[in-house]
Amino acid sequence: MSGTKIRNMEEFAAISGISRPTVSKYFNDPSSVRSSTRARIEAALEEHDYRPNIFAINQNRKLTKNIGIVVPYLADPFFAEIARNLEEHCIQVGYRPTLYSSHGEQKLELEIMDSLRSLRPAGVLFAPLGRASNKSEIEKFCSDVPTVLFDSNLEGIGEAFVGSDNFSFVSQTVEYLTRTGEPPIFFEMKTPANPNANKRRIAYLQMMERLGLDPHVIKVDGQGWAFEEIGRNGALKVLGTEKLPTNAILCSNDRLAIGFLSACYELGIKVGRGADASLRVASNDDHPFARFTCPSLTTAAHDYESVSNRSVETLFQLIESGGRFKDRTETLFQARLILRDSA
Amino acid sequence: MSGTKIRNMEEFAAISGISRPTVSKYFNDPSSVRSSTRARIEAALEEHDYRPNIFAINQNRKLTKNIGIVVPYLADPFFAEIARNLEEHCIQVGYRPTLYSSHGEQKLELEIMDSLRSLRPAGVLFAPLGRASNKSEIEKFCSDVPTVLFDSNLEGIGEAFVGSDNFSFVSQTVEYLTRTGEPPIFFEMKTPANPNANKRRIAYLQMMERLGLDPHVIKVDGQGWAFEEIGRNGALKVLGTEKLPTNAILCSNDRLAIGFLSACYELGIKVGRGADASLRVASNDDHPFARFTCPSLTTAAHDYESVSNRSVETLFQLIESGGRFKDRTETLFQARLILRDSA
DNA sequence: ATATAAATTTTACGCGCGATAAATTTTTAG
DNA sequence: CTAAAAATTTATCGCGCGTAAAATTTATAT
Repeated sequence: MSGTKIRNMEEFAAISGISRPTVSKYFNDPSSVRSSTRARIEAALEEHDYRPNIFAINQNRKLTKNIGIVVPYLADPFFAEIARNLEEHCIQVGYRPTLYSSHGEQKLELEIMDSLRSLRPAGVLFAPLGRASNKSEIEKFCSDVPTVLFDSNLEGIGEAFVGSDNFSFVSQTVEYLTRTGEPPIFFEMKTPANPNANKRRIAYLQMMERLGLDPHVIKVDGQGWAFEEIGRNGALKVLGTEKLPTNAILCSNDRLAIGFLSACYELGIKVGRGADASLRVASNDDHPFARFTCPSLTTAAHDYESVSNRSVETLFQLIESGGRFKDRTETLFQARLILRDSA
Repeated sequence: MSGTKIRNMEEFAAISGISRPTVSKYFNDPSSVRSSTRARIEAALEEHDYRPNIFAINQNRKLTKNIGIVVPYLADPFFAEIARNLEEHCIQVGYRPTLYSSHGEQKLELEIMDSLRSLRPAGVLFAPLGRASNKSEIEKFCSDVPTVLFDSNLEGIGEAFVGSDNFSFVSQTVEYLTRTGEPPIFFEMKTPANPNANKRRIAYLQMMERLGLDPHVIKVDGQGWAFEEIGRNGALKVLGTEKLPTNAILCSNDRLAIGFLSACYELGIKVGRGADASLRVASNDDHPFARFTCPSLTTAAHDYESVSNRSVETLFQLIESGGRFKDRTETLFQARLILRDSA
């Protein structure tokens, strides 16, 4: 790079010997200019490293290159990993993602939508809180900004939904537990934060009926997103008082299971498949920490590579379609059973 | 809100009956206009919900209201919590934070700095990767953008550093372990990602010398930010082969400890303070998951309320000082020992 | 070589707001 | 009640770029 600092596109155009509008075209799409001029611009670029002012660009472009990514709870490593994945994809195709976390609070989710509106994003990848979401506000938002929902579906809202097939999670875990031992009891929060939880309970009930077995659902108290704490307290209460009808527990999700296992350990209840174990515990999600629980957690894994890939693909199709789809599509990916030591 | 959509400040000014420059002043600082005109503007604001175009603002303002927040690894809930805290503070005082994660990779950390430059932020709160950072590039960045480093110190870089006093972590855990039983062995990564790890090892050696005890440091293989995995594999190897000189382990950080405890469980090694336990394990950080390990983890907690508060305060002082401090300050907060079941 | 299409340049304007200076009005102090 | 101070209005410029229409050059085909 040479010494002279370039202030704007005008100056850069002068140096490269190309007119400013053509340089502007180049930055919006390098392949839209003749290869000879492209070469001249890129030569000048190596000499003087100039970058167009992002604010001026966004002010004038009809459609920005901004993408919003919203997750419900970033302190959950599962969402952090997905968000990272989504960010990467967006950057690769030349967009500027911005990451937001609702942190379990409706107020924050609303504020985020407010922020996003003023960013005039080309599109938004949105994993809503679920039960705590202000659905009519999200619906309004989606009618203003091209949005693909992921992870957590809000019926009819957004141009598309990409997530995991909750039935495939529960059917595999229930089938496995039943086949290899006693049928499971379903362990969940009384008022789950997330619609996936409801679908998983329904799937459990269906599976048990299909297998001709009596379902048992344990619902524990607790609100919010501190699932581990809720699972732990619930387990301490249940395991201390009730006599369980079978020796297998299926937690609605891994974070509850992490709490459940910590309670088992504290109560001296041996969990696992061995003969010395008195309880088997399985779960759903394959949380990043599921390999480090004691014992390691048998769980059904999200195909979150596919979920995030498809979410981004869908969003870019949406953007190219002008922000609207004719029909709202729902894409669900199958879970994969991961056998570890807890069941 | 009424029906008419407002396109720009001109239109809004006309409706509110105030001149545009005064409206502009209001949005930059509501207290800078007479209370009677403020009331008129706010009345109009309730009728027509207008918001100034963020891009036009940032293009023209000498100093934007953007704040960059950079953490090394967002999939670590510890950083997610801190980031949330920082974001909240920034928003409260009218700034617009944007969150970035380097995800353990130098390449990403560099790209983030690149993005941040074009955002022309008023200031940046930066927790660098540490060993994997390109220090000279970070130094360049800090000379362009007012930056406060936090969590992980790079000597002499940035206008200030706010973090935790590593000595106070280790001194408390070492003192406690020694007082209540055998002195600890220090367990860490061979090539730690973070400078805090080195300071903690040094603190351990100092404390042991001060107490007149023989230090023992176990360094396990592994690179990157998958600390749990590294701790687990290291523990499996060490516990399987070596005869430990004492029955107490002090892990450099909680994520290593999480892996260590999972290895202990798998090997059937009982961890805790009871007479039936053969090993005590303590650690540093008070990770959000430390309460759910088996057994729950005795650890020294960051005062991360204070760290995040002070980081933000320092940054705003820096911004008000025009982006430069006369002297670079380092602020360290003391740890607090949290006694749980593992030691 | 000529006609035609494609790419580029020129010219001109607009985006929405911050900033500033001078003129005017309103408020405050004496 | 008057002078000074403070706030507002008016007027105008500039920020850095996108975009569109018209004029011109260059490439492609006949």
